[in-house]
Amino acid sequence: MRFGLCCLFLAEKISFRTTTAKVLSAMERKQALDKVSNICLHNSDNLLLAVQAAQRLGIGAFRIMSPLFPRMTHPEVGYRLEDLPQAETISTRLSATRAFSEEHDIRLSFHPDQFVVLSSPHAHVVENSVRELEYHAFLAELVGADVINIHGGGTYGDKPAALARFAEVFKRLPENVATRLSVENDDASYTVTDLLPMCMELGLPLIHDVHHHRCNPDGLDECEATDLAAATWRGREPYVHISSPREGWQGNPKPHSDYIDEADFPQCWLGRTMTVDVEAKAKELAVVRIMQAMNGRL
DNA sequence: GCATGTCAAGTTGTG
DNA sequence: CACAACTTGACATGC
Repeated sequence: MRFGLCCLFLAEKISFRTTTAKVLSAMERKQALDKVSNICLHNSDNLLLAVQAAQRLGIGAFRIMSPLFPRMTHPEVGYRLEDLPQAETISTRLSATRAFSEEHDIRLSFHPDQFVVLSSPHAHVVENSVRELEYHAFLAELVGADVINIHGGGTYGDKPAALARFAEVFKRLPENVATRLSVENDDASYTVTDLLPMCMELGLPLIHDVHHHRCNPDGLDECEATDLAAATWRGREPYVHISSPREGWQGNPKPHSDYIDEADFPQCWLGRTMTVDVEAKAKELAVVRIMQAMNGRL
C-alpha cells in the first residue's frame, strides 16, 4: 500500500504559482507569454522538488495541481508550450520529474476540477471539458502520470440518461485521455453502485472515495465497495481516497479536517495493494501521520 | 508590510 | 435567491 499527497505542501518550502485570465488579457501578448513562462518554469521546478520531497518522506504518490500551466486552455489567453520563451527548460524539468518518479516509483495523477463534466447536456460544457482533459493528458504524458480522475458530474434529474451521455463522450475521447481516465464516487450525486455498471462496460477504472461513500451511502458496505471498485482497475493498482470530517460525524461531515482520524481508516483496506490518496488540510504532515499510525498493520 | 477582493469554467444543496 | 462547497489559495491592489 502506498499513500498519496494531494497537490500542496504545508511545511516544506514548495509552492506553486498561478495567474488569472484577467491579468494576462490586460497585457501585450509577448509580455503575457513572458509572465506565464516564468510561472510555468517555477511550477515545473517545484514539481520536481515535490516528487523529491515525497520520496524523502516515504510518500508514494503525488496528485499534481491542475493549473500547473495556468490558463493554458483559456480561449483568449491560452497558449502552447512551444509559445513560451523558456519552453525548452520547462520540458527538461518535466522530463527530470518523470525520470525521478519512475526511478523511485512515485505514482503521479491529476484530478481536474469541477468544470470538467462529461455528463452535461450542454454541448459547450462537454466541449470545454474534453479540451481540459486533453490539456491534462498532455501534461500527464510529459511527467508520466497514469491517472486523470473526474466525477460523474450532474444528474439533471435523470442519472441513467446523464451516465449514458458520459459514456458516449468517453468513447470519443483521444487515446491518451481514455487510457488515463478514472471516475470517482462523489458526496452528493453518484455512488459506487451508480457508476459501477458504466465502469465495467467501458473498462473505466472507479476510484472509491470512502469519505464520499460515508456522506452519500448506497447500501454497499465499505469492503464491498472497495472490492467492486478495485476490480474495475483490471490488474492496475487501484486508487482510493480518504479524508476525515472537520466537524466530526455529528456536524456537517463534508468539509475535510487537518488530519486523518485513524478510526476512519477502513479495516478492510489493510494488507491491500493500492494507492490511498489522503485529502487533508495538513497535507504532507497528515500523510506522514496516518502512515505512521498505520505502520505495521498494512 | 498587510488586509481585502477577485479569480474561466458547473452543479448541487443549504440558508 | 444568493452563496458556499467541491481538492484549494495565491495574486493584484490599495492602504
